[in-house]
Amino acid sequence: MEKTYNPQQIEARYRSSWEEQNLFSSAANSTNKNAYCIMLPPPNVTGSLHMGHAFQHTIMDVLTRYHRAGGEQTLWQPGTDHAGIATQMVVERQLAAQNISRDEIGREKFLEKVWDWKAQSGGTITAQMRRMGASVDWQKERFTMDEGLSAAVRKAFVELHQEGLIYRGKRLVNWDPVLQTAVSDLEVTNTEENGFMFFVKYPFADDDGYMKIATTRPETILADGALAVNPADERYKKMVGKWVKVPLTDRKIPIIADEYVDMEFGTGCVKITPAHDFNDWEVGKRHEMEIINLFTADAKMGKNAPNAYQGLDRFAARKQIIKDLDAQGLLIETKPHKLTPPRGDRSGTILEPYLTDQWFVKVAPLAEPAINAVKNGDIRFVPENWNKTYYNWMENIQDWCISRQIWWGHRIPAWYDENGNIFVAYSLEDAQKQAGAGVVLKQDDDVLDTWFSSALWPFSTLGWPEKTADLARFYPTDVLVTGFDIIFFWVARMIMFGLKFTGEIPFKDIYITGLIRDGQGQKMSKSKGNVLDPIDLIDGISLEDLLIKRTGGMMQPKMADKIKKQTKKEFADGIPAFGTDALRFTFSALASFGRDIRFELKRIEGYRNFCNKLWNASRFVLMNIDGKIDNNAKLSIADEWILARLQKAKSKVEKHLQDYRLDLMSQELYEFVWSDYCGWYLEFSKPLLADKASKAGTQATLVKVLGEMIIMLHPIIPFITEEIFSQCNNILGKKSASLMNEPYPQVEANLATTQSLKQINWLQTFISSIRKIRSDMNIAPNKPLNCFVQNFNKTDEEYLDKNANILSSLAKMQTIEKLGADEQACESVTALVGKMKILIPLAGLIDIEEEIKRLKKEIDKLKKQQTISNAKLSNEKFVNSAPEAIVKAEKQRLTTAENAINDLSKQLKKITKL
RNA sequence: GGGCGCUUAGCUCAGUUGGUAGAGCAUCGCCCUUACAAGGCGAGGGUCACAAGUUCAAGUCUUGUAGCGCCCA
Repeated sequence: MEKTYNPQQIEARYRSSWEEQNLFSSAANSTNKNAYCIMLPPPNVTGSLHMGHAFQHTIMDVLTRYHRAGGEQTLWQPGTDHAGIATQMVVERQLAAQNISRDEIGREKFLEKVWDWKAQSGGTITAQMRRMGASVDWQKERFTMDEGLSAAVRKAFVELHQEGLIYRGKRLVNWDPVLQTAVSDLEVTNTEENGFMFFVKYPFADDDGYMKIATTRPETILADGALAVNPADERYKKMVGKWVKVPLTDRKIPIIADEYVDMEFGTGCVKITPAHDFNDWEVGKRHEMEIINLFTADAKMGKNAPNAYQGLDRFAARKQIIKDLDAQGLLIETKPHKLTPPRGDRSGTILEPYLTDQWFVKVAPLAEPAINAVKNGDIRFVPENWNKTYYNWMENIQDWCISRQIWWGHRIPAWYDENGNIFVAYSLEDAQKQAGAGVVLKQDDDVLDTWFSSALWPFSTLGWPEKTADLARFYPTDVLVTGFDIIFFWVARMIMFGLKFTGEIPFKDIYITGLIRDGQGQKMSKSKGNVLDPIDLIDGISLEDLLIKRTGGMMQPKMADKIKKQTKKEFADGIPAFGTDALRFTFSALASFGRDIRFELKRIEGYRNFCNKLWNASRFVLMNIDGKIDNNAKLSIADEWILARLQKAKSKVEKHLQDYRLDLMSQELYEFVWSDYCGWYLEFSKPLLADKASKAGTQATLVKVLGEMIIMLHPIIPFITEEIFSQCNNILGKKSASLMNEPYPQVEANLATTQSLKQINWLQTFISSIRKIRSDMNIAPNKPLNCFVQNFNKTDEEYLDKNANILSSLAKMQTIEKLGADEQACESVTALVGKMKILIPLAGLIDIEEEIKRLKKEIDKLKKQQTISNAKLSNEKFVNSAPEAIVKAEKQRLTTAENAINDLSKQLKKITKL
């Protein structure tokens, strides 16, 4: 083995070979009674893997590999979705660069272009997943627009329609004037922005005077249906029923009273514009107002606007209208005002409430069983609190607008005849049957929301609506691993559709992960220029390339400058290559239940070092095995101890995995490997290997523990463990082609003993106190020392005799001589192991002042402990009401402290006299 | 306005059913000791945001306050 761990070489070796050997196949372990299944949340087919994906994929892979190693038939189902709007936008932009619009080339040609784009860029995510070592069953890869999944979509649509759960209606929807499609409520973002509040006069129609209203959208004045005041508002009681002139038009509208109006807001009198505001729409319906739709689909003033404004963009129209109001003396004042305009999460433009024909899912009847599934515990959120968020949304759920006025997606399976009759069917043939022969049918132009097909993902990928073997075996799936940002978009809808169409829950657990942020706690985003590409952490990247990557295609050069500065500061030397395993270990170690997870380079560096540690430990083992391993060799106390410690590690890892606490799992393994195995056991093993009596047992133990360790680590760091396995194959006595075929180690109760613990503890205390003395006294760590022991009991004596070689090796003790209780020691430095005193003769090498200081400090510490314990034990209530074990432990602590104070004080007195 | 979180060492975070506050990184010493300097040994560092309550005992449970964040309307 090489001296330093080299991830590049190792990973290259297994990346393709695992897949070629079909090791990720879900066909394996088919006779096991358990099947385990995770559905990969399908990423955008033309997208690329970001840190959040890499994080969640790591978690899913750890779970998958663990269960596979446990012998279960395991399917991690991969695939991608077609991301309707996002993908269409990309292709449209490409065409726009050539001055072509999609309308020019037509639907069919355009879709060809999108498929081309998918073919061209669609492999990015899957290639990145392969680099991450994701052990998905690639043979089962699916795409939401595959024929099978499309059939599932049609089936779902038709069935819901037949039951009246899908309907078509003319309603106000969130309209994106840039993309020119409706979007669902969830695709709207609301953030506070600076704007203005305009105060406008509406003159009375047949009276002097006017009403003063406040509005943030003066351009919609032209479509006002009424002015409204609160019925309880004394100021306006007399005005209700009067009529006012709508500024800039010839129209007159009434003043009405409606509870909806907030007396405190603005002037307490608001304009009602039913076609352009969701609240006003409701008010308008209550009062049977005229509904005037001002805008065209791209939010320009349309034919219902006065001639002067027609054709103006909504923002230009606003400016003009303010100007005109002002000119007519109708604009009273303009005040700065904070408002939250609804923006489309894709286009970023301000959305318009817009009156159109759309398809909706009637959600309430589907939501009820979905709520119950969580309430009755069939489905469990992890961490649990997320169920509140889920209930909160589900209990106030609105109908879901599922039609999109775009071309890329599942076309709505509805046909219209010339009279506008609707025929919903699986195919044109079916529709024709319904309509009757000879009737000319035209299919709905719209496509479905991408989430509609994603909501079917857990079962459509397994073959639904066919009754397939996979569906029977793997559904319901075991756990869904995803972020909280798509609980509403996706998770809730999968539960609703799963229950509806399969009669079963789609998954038992929902593990909601935190969100990966940058080192400053900022959300990673392209526009902020703080994104990290997981692949760059694996392969490394120079500062120059990183700068190009982060600022490439930037619209605003100013932003680019800022990003460059920031990047140069944070990654002055670029990013070194850490390798996949280090990245995966980092993700796993970060997977606590917090909402936000900060990703720092220091962290991945630490885990890269961990890999190196593991690598070198294996090297050590390899170097110290010469012949055959004797599995029946006599074990030393150190062997027993590490084996016992291993059992504890195994059971902890198992528990943490069950709880989805990958952070604790990682920490346990990190500690076990670094501290217990490398820090202590390998050091113990050195003298033990040199001794014929203990050599064989030590070799067997070194190998056994290493072998189990790498299996346990394999789900997190598959590459390095596989490589160690292959290098150690001989000494491990294994014939398997891959570590993946090795059975996961079970806790061996007979090894989980505690007898060794006391002795090893004793040794560790001995060694640590000598090391501390060396450090405090400035004695070189490798300078051999002689010492005396005094006050020892039978056990101490036994331990001393048995472990002379270990003490010599780890504490560099040359001689240890026993001193009778009454014998006078020469001037020495003292340490205590229990009651036994270790004395290291000063013999000129030790500074007496230093030793006095050291003893005083030690005594001080103990005295503090003594005070605390005394206070507790003299409290009658404590002694009476605390559990016996606690009181006993406290007494023990006190005795130990008092003894030590006693001993050390004596020593201090003695030394001070010198 | 409603809901959900967060506040623990310089930084990033763990902290089980209440029982002496932990880790990594950073810092400071000393060591290139034959697995590993991507390392070893040792050390320092905390009024657990604040206040009150329950309890023999509170980082942990209850209530309130402050600051920060997210989601929904």
